[in-house]
Amino acid sequence: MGNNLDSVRQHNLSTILTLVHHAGSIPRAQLTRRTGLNRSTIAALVGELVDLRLVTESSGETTSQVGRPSSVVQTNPDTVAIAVNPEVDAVTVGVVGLGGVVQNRIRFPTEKPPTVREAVNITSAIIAGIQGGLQTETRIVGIGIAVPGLVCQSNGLVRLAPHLGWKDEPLTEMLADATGYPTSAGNDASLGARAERTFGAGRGIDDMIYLNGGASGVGGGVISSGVALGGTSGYAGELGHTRVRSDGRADSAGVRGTFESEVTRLALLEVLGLSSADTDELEQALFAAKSLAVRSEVNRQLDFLGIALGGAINILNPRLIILGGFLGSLYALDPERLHKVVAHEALPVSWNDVTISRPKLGADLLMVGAAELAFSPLLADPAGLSAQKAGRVPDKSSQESERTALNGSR
Amino acid sequence: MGNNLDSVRQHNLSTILTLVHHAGSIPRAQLTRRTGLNRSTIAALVGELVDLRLVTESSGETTSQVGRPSSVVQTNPDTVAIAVNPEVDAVTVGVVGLGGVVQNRIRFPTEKPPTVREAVNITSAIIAGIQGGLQTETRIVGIGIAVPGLVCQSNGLVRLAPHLGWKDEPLTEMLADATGYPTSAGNDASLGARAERTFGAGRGIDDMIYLNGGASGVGGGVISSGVALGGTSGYAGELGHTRVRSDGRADSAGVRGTFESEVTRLALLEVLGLSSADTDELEQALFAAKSLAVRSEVNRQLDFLGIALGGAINILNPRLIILGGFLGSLYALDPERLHKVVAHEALPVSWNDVTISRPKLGADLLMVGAAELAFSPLLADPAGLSAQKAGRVPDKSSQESERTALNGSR
DNA sequence: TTAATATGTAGTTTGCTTGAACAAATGCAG
DNA sequence: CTGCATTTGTTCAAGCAAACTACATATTAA
Repeated sequence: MGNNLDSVRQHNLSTILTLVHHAGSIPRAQLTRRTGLNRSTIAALVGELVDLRLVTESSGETTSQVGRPSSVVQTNPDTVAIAVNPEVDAVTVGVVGLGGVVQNRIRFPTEKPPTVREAVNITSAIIAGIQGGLQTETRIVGIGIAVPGLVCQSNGLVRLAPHLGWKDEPLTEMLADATGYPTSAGNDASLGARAERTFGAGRGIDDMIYLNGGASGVGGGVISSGVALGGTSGYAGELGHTRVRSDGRADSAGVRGTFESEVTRLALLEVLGLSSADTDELEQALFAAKSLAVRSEVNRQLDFLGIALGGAINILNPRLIILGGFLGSLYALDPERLHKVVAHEALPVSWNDVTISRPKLGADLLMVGAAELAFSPLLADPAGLSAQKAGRVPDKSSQESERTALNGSR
Repeated sequence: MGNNLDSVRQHNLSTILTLVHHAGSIPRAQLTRRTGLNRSTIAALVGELVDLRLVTESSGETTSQVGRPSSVVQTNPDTVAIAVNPEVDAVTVGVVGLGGVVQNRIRFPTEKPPTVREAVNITSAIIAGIQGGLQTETRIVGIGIAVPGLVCQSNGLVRLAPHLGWKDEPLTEMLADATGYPTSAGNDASLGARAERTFGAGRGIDDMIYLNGGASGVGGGVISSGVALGGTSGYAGELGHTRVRSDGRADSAGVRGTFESEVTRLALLEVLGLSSADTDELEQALFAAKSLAVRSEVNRQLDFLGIALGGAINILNPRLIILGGFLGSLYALDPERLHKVVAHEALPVSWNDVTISRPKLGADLLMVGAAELAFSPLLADPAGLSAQKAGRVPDKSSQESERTALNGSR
C-alpha cells in the first residue's frame, strides 16, 4: 500500500506539470492558487521543471490586472511523445508535444489490414524518419498506441482486435524492442475519452462517457471520478456489446441484439445508397436525405442508441455523454428523439444530471489520447523519468544512488 | 487541486489507521512492510493513534518466528459508529466499532413503512437508549444510514426510495439535527458492496460488483479500482434497471423488460405456492422443489440474470461478482446454467477474469456498510477529526488556528 | 549458553515546505 | 508625471516529518 516519504516533491512536481500540461500555458500565480502551495515553493518547483527541460518560463503576456504581472509557465515543445494508431486501412503516427499539441501527423495507408509485424515495421520506419527531421534538442519520452481492440493493462498484450484480425499479439513489446522507447497501448475509445476529458468537450468533467461510432463498430470509454475506468484488465467501457433487444442481427462477436449489431454505419450507408463515405460525407448525406426509409432507419438506430445510453446512465451516473463518429451525426439529426428514449429508459434522477454533446477534438483525437498514455509516467514522476533517457519506471536502486550522490556533494 | 505539505502526516496516519481498521489487528512489523515506511516512523505514527485513542497496542500474541516478536496494533473498541437501516417493515440501528465489529444491533419493527419523520424519531430514541448503556469512554464518531433508494452525494437528500414512499427527503439533515452527530447516507447496495469488499468475500479485490436480490427489487453496488463507483451524484450502480428483453413485465419504475421486472422474488414465491418466506426459507424451498414449473421459472430468471451480468461485465470488467439475497439462491441452484448464459453474453476476455460468488457477511452486512460511511472521514484524517467532538470535516480555519497555536507554544 | 534474527527505541540528519522581509512591476488617482 | 496600493518574484532562516544509525531487547535455533 502506498504512502508518502520524500515523495512529496514528486507529487508536487507531478501536480504542477499536470496543470501546465492541461492548460498549455498558465501564470505562476495561478499555480500558487490552484495548488495552495507557497509562492516560494512554486518558484522552486517550476525552477526544477525548467531545469528538467519540461517547461519554459516567459515574463510576457499576462492578463492586465493590478500588481506585478506573473510570469507564465508553458510546456516545453521539445518534450514530445509518439502517438500511434493502427487501423484497418492505415497506420497513423504523430508527434505530440506536452500540452497536447499535435506537431506532426503522418498517415500511412495500407491495402489490407496490417499484421502486427507490418504495423510495427511501418511505425518504426516513420519514427526513424521523424527522428531525422527533429531538432537535436527534442526528447521523445515514449510511445502510446491507440488500438481498435482490447488491450490487457497488465502485460500490454492486444487480446483481441477483430477488425485488424489480431489476437493475443505482443504489439507493445515488439514496438518497444524495435524502437527502444518505452511503449504502452490502450483501447482507442478509452484513449479518446481521455483526450476529450483533458482537452476537449469534457474539460473539468469528472464523470463522463465517450462513445464513438466508426466503420468497425461502436467503441466506448468511461471516465469516473476523473479517472479512466479500467476494470481488472483494462477492458472496461465496452458498451458496444450491450444488449438492446431480445433478438435481431448478429454483431462482430456473433451475439444477436447488441447495440453494435443494431446501430451501424453500414446500415446507414445502405439505406442512403452509398458505397463509402467518411463521417462528414455521411452526415451531410443524412441531413440532405428526405426519403422515408432513411428517416425510419435513423429513428430505429436512435431508439437503440437511447436504450444503450439509458442502461449506461443507470449504471454509471455520468454528467456528460459525448457521441463521436456517426453516433454524433445520428444525435444531431434528432436530439429530441434521443432525449425522449433515454428519458424513458434511464432513472429520472440520473438522467437529470446528463448532458449529451459531440466531441470537440477532430482528427487529432486519437493522437492526443495515445500521447496521454505515453506522457502519463512522466506526468506522474517528472524528476524520476527525465533523469534517464529511456524513461522507464525508475527502479529504486537508481533513485537511491542518485540521491546519495546529491547528498554527498553537499 | 490537492497536493502535499504537512499533510504527509495526515496521509500516513490515514493509511495506518485504515490498515488496522481493515485487519482488525495487525503486528507493527506488518505495518512497516505494508507501508514501506521506516520502523521509527511507524512507531511515531502508531504512538499518535494510541494518543488519539483510536488504536491500542499489546505486546502479546504474534506468530512465532525468529527474532523479537512484534507488538500488535488493534482497533480501539471505544471508537464506534452508529449504523442505521430503514426498511419497509422495520428500522434497524446498530453500534459498530472500528474494525467492523458489530457490537449491538436493534431491530425496531414498524406496521407500515416508516415516514422519514418516524424513521428519524425511532432512530433518535434508539440512539438515546444506546448512549445510556455505553461506557463513558466510548466515543461515537458519527452516523451512517443505508437507504433502500437513491441518495444524492452532494446534499444528502434521499431523492427516491420507492418502497418506503420517500421522495426528496432531507433524512440526513434531520437525523443530524436530531442527534447532533455528523450524519451521512448512501444507497444500501452500494454500502453492501463496500462492506463485502472490506470485510467479506471481496477482500483485496479492486474491481467487483455486488448485486442483491431483495423483496423490493434488485440493488447493485460497484467497486472499481478499489473505490466505490459513485458517478456525478452517487446514483451509480443501479443495475436493476438494465434492459434484458425488448418487452415484458413492468418494473417498479414502470419500464418493461428490465432485469428487476423479470427477476423477482415474488415470482419465485408464487411458483412455489408460498405467501411469504425469508431468504433462507426461500432457498430451502427452491432446493426442495421438484416441480417442473419451479425449475422452469428458476431457469428463466437465471437466463435474465445472465444477460444483465453479461452487460455489466462488458462495461465494468470486474474480477468478482457477488450475488446476495435470492440472486445467490438462484445461482446456487444451477451455477453452470448461469455461467453458460454469461459466457454467451459477455466478451470472452472479460468473462475470463470473472469469479462469481455469494456474500460472506450475513445480517451484519448493512450495519458494517453504513458504519464504513460514518468512519470514512475519520479514516481519511484521524488527527483532524479526533480533535473536535463533532467530527465534521474540519474547515480550513480551524485547522489553521490549531496549527498556529501549536507553533506558538513551541 | 550462544549465535542469529528481527523488532523497538533514541538521537541525529536530511530534505521540503513555509513564512517574513524585501525588491520589482503594474494600475490608478491626483 | 508622481506617489500609492497591489500583486508577484526572490532570498534566507526556520520548522517539521521521515530516514538513518546505533543500540537495546526478545525470541528461535544450535
